[in-house]
Order: sequence, then structure tokens, then C-alpha cells
Amino acid sequence: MAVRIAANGRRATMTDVARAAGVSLKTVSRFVNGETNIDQGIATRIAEAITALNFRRNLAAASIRPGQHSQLVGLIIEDVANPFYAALTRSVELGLRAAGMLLLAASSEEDPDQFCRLVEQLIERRVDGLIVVPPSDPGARWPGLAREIPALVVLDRYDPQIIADSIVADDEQGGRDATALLLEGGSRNIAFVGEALVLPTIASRHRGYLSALTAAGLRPDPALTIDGVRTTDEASAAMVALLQSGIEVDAVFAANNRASMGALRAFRELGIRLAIVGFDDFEAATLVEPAVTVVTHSVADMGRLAAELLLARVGGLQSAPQQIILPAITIRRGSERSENHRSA
Amino acid sequence: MAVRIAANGRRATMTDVARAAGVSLKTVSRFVNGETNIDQGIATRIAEAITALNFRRNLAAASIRPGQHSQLVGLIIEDVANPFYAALTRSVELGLRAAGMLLLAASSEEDPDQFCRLVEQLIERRVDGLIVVPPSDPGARWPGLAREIPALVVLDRYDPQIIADSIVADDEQGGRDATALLLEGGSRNIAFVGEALVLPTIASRHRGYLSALTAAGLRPDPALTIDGVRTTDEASAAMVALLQSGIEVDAVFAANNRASMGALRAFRELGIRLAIVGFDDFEAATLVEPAVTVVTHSVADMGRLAAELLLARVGGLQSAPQQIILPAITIRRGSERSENHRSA
DNA sequence: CTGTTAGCGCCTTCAG
DNA sequence: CTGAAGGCGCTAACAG
Repeated sequence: MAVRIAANGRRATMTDVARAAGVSLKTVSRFVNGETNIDQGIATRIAEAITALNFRRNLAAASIRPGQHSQLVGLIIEDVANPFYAALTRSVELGLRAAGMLLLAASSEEDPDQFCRLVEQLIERRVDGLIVVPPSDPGARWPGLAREIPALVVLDRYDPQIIADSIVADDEQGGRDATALLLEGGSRNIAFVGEALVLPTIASRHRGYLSALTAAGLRPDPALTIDGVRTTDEASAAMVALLQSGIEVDAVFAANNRASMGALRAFRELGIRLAIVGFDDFEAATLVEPAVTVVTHSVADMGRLAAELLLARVGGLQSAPQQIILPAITIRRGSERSENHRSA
Repeated sequence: MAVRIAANGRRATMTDVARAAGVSLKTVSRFVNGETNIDQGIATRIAEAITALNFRRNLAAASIRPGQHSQLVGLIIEDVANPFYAALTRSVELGLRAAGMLLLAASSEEDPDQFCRLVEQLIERRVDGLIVVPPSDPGARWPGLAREIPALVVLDRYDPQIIADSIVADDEQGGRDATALLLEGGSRNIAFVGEALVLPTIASRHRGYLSALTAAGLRPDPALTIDGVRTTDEASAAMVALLQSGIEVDAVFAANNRASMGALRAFRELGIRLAIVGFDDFEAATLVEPAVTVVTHSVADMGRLAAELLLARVGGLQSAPQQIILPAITIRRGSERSENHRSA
């Protein structure tokens, strides 16, 4: 399994290449770094030696010198297995690729210790920058750690205590839009299902939900707010319980993709179908009848912008930290209208 | 944005810590590496100096010495945004975490050049090992590159030319099982929808499909095999075209999660619902009525085993390359039976 | 255009 | 139990 490249059992180094090509170490370094002022004949000899010895630069060695970049970017999200974060990871990767940067991806699982441990590991690895979605409670060490990161972009959270660029979605407006759609569709008793309200994104969506209800002259019923459901299964179970409780419910605002899936699964179990609008788009939204209307923001934009901002900072951009707010987008598919549904 | 830790504007090094603690560099090194034979008082002084200077080890510097490990593992998959690969990434990450390894994740997009370029980048980064799902055509450079990787685990492909551990699913048996379920369910004209048949996994599933048909005394109709559909949209469009072509179809074997989603979307567009069995489980499978029966293997097991194998090799395991075949699992949910469906 | 010298931050002998 | 010297693979000065 092990590789043997050079005669001594180790990889060829620049020194080996230099010796083979009959030039000095530095000349090889210049060649490898794409510097132009090299004699054509020498360049050819070096290229041949590199091929013959199967030389590969050691980027770790090249980057230990202060001022050099590691060409490594860390990404810490809650959980890569979540389709939302998977899409985000993808768009960050795409944005970084052209710059030749590699992505160190890790999941925090919303755990402050795990999160800070990962940040420390990435600092020890001397990443050029970090893109993170911090846990709702990132832990007391986070502000200190954040200051050690050369370039930091925070997604989905805004914390004035942290000096960093940030990109958030207009969650409150999205929550308001979603709820307004259901109201226009003829629903009155609109339930809210989502993850913990301590998560800033979910809290904002909930605020939007409340404000739309109030604006319509309705008094929000706390019994209609379900929070703390993290998985599709939990959302589905909580939804079933609510629908069987006797409390009147004629529509659902699902505050993230898992809540949407859970609500749909609950509908299916109970053989009903209520009006529903979800936050975050999801592939299955167009598989059910009627298809699910969603309010969302562009995950692709978020990832791309994060990568761009990070690269700009790594490149030396010194301007004040930016805060970008991504607009909420509505994708109407029919599920927001109460007349499209059989009731319970 | 930039950090200033030490007075000179750079991070503190071990030398700084040693000076501050009044000990030699080596003693700090020993302390940091958790060696035990250190005087208690000295250890305390060092710990204080580390805190005071906010010292962080430079792992890149520590790893340039031959024989040292970078504690970095590369993972190359087709596309992180695909839920299947996202789940795989997650389970690999979990398997690696306990060993303190970090994951460099990258997407090949099934492109040989892109794939080989990533492998080279990861070699230059001196990863301790690599877990890859190679493209169907990995390119001529791949066999050579593979030999340079200290520890290599190949997923979803078996290529005798490549010396590596490999983990594959029993795709042919899965295809056979899926098709047999549809036959038992009363269907006769079973369509196959999937990505390119040049992909080994898809080809195996297709072989299983053909063999089940033959075993049942049926003659497979080539017109019922749709391949080359990569996205949900493509699968859906191809499916609609087939169903409208006049060719008799009473069931569908969808050879991966995207094909399943596409078929379901096609059913919805046409207002019909045929018997269907999918390969790979997907969250939306339980959102439709009837819920979709799937044949799958454990992605979590695949990722976990890949991580374990890799760690064992990094740890020095020298045995012959292993080939692990993961069993196909059937999850019956109802969609395999033709009487559950309205026909076209 | 090329080579020599020094040193990045850390770890490994090998003495004390 | 501790320290001094040397070197990992590479790049930055500075000559030539």
C-alpha cells in the first residue's frame, strides 16, 4: 500500500530535482512557482527532472513561512448531511475553487464545545480564513477565538460582538411573507413549526409570523407555536400531536426544510392535507399535490458571496466589516390556498 | 480584521513560549506533545506562558518532517450537494473525528480532469489518506496517482488495476431485488430509469434488473431502459416522454435517488401513479401516497467503514487490500404493488 | 538570469 | 528530567 517514489523510500524534494537537473535549489523553486525569468533550456531540464522523479511540491512546507498563505479555508456548519448545508458547502467550494483554495469542512452539531474545538483545530492548521455558521450558543471562548482568525465570514447569524463579515437572510420578512400568503389563501388558525426559537434565524421567522398575524388583526395563539423540533421525525410527531389535540388548525408555516417535511409526513399519516408554506426550498416540494409553496433565499448566493468576501479579505481588503442581507424570495406552488385542501 | 497576537504582529511561536517560561524550546515541545516526564513546576510555567501569549501550535510546521502525519484526509465525491454524498461525507467525518483528523472535501463533478487535479492538490497537501468515489472514467493519470497515495479507499467502484481498499454495495443483487418486488407486485412492463450505464453502480443495478426479468421468463424490452439522466429534471422529462410515447409501462425501477424523484415528479405532472421501487433511500419517499419502497445500502456504514479502514492503514496495517461488499436492504413501503395505483 | 546564505516553526538525536 | 545542535522542505534576500 505504501508508496516508494525515491530510492531512499521517500518522496523526491526540490533538492533532489535540483541535483538531477544540475541547477540550484532556488532555480527549481522559481520554476515551480511559475516565475518567468528562467532560461528555456534550464526550464526544460527541470521539467524533465520533475517528471522523472515524480516530484510533488510540499505545500505544507511552503506555507510555514510567515506571510505565506496556506490556501486552506475552513467551513463549519451545523451538519453536512442537512441538504441546506450540503448545498451551501457546494457553493462555497465552487466559489473557492478558482482561487485554488481547498475546503476543510466540519460539522459543529450545534454544540459549543465541538464548535470551538473545531475552530482551534483550524487555527492550528493555519487556515487563511473561516466561514462559519455558529451554534445558537457558540460558547464563551468564541469571541476570543474569532479575533484570531485572519479572515472570518459568519453566515446566518449577526453578532455585533464579533468582528467579521456576515451574511444573513431576511428571515423576518420571509416569515411575514409566508404567513401573509396563508392568510390571503383563506387560513386563519396558522400553526408555526420549527427548530428551537433560540436559533436567531428561527426566532426571526417567528417574529415575522407573529407580526403578519397581528397586522391582519389576529391575536397569535401560543398553543399554535411548536418549537424545538430538530429532525423530520420530531416535527412530524409534534405536528400529529397538535392536529389531534382538538385545537383548531387550518394551515401550517413550517420554519425550515425539515419542519416542512415533518408536516407533510404528518398530513400523510393522518390522511389530511392542510394549507402550508415552508421556509427553505426542498426537492420534495414539487412531489406532493398540491406542490408546496416556499419562502426561501438563495443558498447558492450565500455560499458564493461568502467565498468572494473571504477571498477579498485574504487578498488584503481592509474595509469595515460588511453585513449583507439576502432578500426573501417567494416560490408559489399552490399549497398556500386553503381551498386546495381536504380538511381534517 | 487582521489579528495581532504577539508584539511583532505575528503569532507566538514555541521559541517565544520557551523564552517567556524560561525553559528551552525542546521542553515546550515535550509539554505540547503531551509527554509525561516534565517537572510539575516547569509544566505550570509553560502552561501560563502559553495562555499569556495565546500560543497555538503550527500543525503545518510540525508535519513537514518525514514520518510525521498531516492529520488530513481527503474526500473526493461527485457532488456534495447530492444528499447521498452529503450523508456519506457526514459519516466519514464522524468516523475520522475521534482520531483528530480533519476532512478536505471536494467534488469531482464526474470530470476526469477535475478529479485528477484534486488528487494532485491533495497529494501536495500531503494528506495521510484519501477516500474517493472516482468518476466512471477517472482518466489515464489516475492509476499512477493512486500509487502515490499513502492510504487509499475507493468507494462505489472496484477496479483491479488500482491497489486500494474498496467498499461497494451489492448493486446487482439490489437491482434484482427491486425488480423482483415489482414483478411480485403484479407488474410486467417495468421501465428502468437511471444515470449513465457507464457508471459501474448503475450498470450493476441494470444487470440485476435484466436478470430478474429473465428469471421471470420475460424478455427485457430495450425501449424501457432510460439512461443518461443525471438530474431530477432530466429524469422527470425522460419519464414523461416515455409514458406519453404509447409504449406500455406499468411500473418503474428508478436506479438512484434522483431518478426516483424524477419519476415521482413525472407521475404528478401526468396525474398518474405507477408502481415504483427506487434504489437509494430518500427523505421524500415517505411523503407521497403510497410511500416509495426502496432498495438501498447503508451509507452510514459505508462512510464509517471507509474511515475505519483508512485509519487502520494510516496506523500501519499492511494486509492485502480488502474488498467489502455491503448488502442490499429492502425497505417495503407499498409502492411496489400495482393494485395500489391508478393507471395512466 | 542564477546561485548562496539564512531561516520559517517544529521535532529528533544525543549529551548533560 | 532538560538543553544544544542540526535538519525537515521550502522561500526570501542578496549577491554575482
